[in-house]
Amino acid sequence: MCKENPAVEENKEPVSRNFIEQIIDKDLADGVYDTVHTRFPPEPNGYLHIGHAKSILLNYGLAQEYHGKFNMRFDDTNPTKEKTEFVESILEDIRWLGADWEDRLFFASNYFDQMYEAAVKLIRKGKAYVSDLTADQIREYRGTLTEPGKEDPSSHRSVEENLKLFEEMKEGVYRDGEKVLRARIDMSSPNMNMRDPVIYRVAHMTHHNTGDKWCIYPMYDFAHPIEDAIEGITHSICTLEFEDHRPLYDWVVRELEYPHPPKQIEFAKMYLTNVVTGKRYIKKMVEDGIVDGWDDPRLVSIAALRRRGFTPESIKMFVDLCGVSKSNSSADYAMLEYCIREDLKLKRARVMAVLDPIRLVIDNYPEGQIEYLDAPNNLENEELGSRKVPFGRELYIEREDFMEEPPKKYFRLFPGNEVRLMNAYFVTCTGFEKDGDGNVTTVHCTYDPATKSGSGFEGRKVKGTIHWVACDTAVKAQVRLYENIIDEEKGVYNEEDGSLNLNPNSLTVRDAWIEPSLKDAKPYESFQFVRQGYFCVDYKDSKPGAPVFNRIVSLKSSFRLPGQAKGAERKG
RNA sequence: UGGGCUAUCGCCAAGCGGUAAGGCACAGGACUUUGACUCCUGCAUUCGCUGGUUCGAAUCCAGCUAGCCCAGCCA
Repeated sequence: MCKENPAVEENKEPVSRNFIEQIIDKDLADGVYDTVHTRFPPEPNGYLHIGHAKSILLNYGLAQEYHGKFNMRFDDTNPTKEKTEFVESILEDIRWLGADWEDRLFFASNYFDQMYEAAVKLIRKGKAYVSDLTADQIREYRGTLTEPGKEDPSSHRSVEENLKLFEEMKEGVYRDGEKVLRARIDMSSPNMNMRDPVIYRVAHMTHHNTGDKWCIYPMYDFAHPIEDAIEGITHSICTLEFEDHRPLYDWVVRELEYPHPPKQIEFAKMYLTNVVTGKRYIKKMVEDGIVDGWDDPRLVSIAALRRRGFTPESIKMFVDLCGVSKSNSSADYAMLEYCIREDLKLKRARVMAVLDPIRLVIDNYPEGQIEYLDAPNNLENEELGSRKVPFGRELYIEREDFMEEPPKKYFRLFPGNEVRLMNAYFVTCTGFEKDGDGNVTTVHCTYDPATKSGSGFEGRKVKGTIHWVACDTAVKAQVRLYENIIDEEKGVYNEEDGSLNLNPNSLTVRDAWIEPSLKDAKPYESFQFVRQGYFCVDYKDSKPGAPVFNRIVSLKSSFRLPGQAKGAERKG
C-alpha cells in the first residue's frame, strides 16, 4: 500500500522522524509489513490522564500518517480490577481527544476462546504445563535477579495430563490459586519474565464483560500478543517497562505460529512537572477533600483538563511538541501552557473582567448616562466580530492598576497620569479615596471625549491601557484561579513521610465583576479575559445566568514591580 | 554485584563518521487600544567520563560513571 516515506511522498520539508517512524519506514521499505495497524489497549481500571493522551495520539497519529488503521481495545483480562464504568469514561475521553477507531472497538475478553485454544496448542507442543505450586512457591522457585530459578516439580507431566488438568481448571474443579498454567521456557534465563511465566490463572470472579462464563483468565504476557495478532496489529507500541517482556511477546507469537507476527516497540512514558498522576495520591487527595474529584481542574486527568478548558487541539500540540524517544524525561508544564495559549489565541473572544475591583469615578462624565461602546472581540481575528459594552460614570478597575506612589516605569493609573480605558476613552487620574485601614477604595479621574476608541483620535499617546467593567451593568461571577498543585519550591515529594508537597495556594476563589455579555456563557465556553488569561465556564458549578469561571492559564507577563520575583503574579 | 534500557543547552529533542537542527523557558530590543500577541537579537568551541580507531568522532571501539526498569497467579 504505502511503502514510501510519507514525508517524502507528500514532498514536505524534511522533518526529523522519531525512532518509531524510522522503524516503520524500514519495515515498509523491507516489505516486513505492507500496511500500518496500531492500537490503544488500556485496562478499564481507572481514568485516563495526560500520559495516556500521548500514547493514544501517538498510535492514532501513526495510523493516520501511514494511511493505516487504529483499533480501540480494552485489555480486560483481569476481572478483579476492571469495571464497566471505566470503559465508558475511557471511550468518552478518547472520543474527545479525537482519536477515531471507526468500527474497531474490541475487548480482549472477546478472544477468551481463542486464547484458551492457544494455550491448548502450547500444551500439545509440550510448551506449557499445569503447575501445582502455590504463589509463594512459584516465587521461591523463580530464583532472584542474580540466581537462576529451579525447575517446577510439575513441569514434566505428560501432554495428556496437562490437557486434562487445564480442562479441569476451566471447568472450575480448582479453587483460586490452586493451579496455574505455565509456559515452559527457561528457568535459568537472566530475564525473569522467561522463567516459565504463568500464562493462565484460576479466578472465580464475575467478569464485567463475560460474566461467569470463565473462571480461568489469561495473563497479560500471554494475552497481549494474541490480541495483537488476532487484530492484525503490525506495530504494538507500549511503554519502556515492557522492554523485558518483548522476548516473551516474541516467544508467544512464534510458538503460536502466527503468519504475520506483530512487533512490539517501546517508548518512554511522558511525565509532566508539578502535577500528580499517581492513582493512590489522587485517591487520597479526593478522600481528604483537597481536590474536588477526579476531574478537579488542578489535576491532569483527561476529564480534568477538559473541565479546566484545555482543548483537544492543545493536547495534540503538546504531545507533538514533546516528541517520542526512549529516554525517561519530564516535560515542563510551561510547554502545556504555551500550547493552550497558542490554540486559544485566535479562536476566542477577548473580553473584560475585573477580578480584584476598586471603583473608578469619572467626575466629568454625566451621571446616569450609559453609553454602549463597540468592542472588537479579537483584534487579530476579525471573524470573531464585535460586541457592545456598556460604559458609565462609575467603573470597576483592577486594584493593581492604580498606585498612589508609583515606581518608575509604572504605566497605569496614578495621580496626574493619563491612561486608556480599553475600548473607551483616555482618563486622567485626579485623586483617590481611602478607607479607615488606608486601602484605596475609589479613584477619581476625568475623561476626554475626543479620545473615544474608534474615533481615529491621534492627538497624543498613552503608555498604559487598562480594562474595566461599568458598575451599573456589571455581573458578579465566581472566578477560580489555579496554580500548580505541587509546590515546586519544595520538590515533589516530602522526604519525611513520603507524601506530596502540595501547594497551599493552588486554588484562589474571587468574586469578580464581568461584562454583561458573559452572563449567559454556557458550560465549556471559554474566553480571554483581557490582561488576565484564558477562562472557561465550569460545567459542574455554573447555573444558567450565573457562570463560574475556571482559569485555564494566565497570560504571560513581563511586568514586575521593583523587587517582585519573576512569575510572582502569574503561575498557572 | 544477573539482565534490559537510557545519557546532546534550565526542560523536551534532532543528529545515524564530514565538523552541534528546532521548540519551550529565559534575556535584551522594536511594535502595541492586552506590560499580551507579533517581529528582531542572544542563548551548547561542545555532546555523562576516560582512553582508542580515523585526515576527521556526539556519531565507531573499549573501559568506566550515573539514572530508569525487572524477582505479581497486575497491566
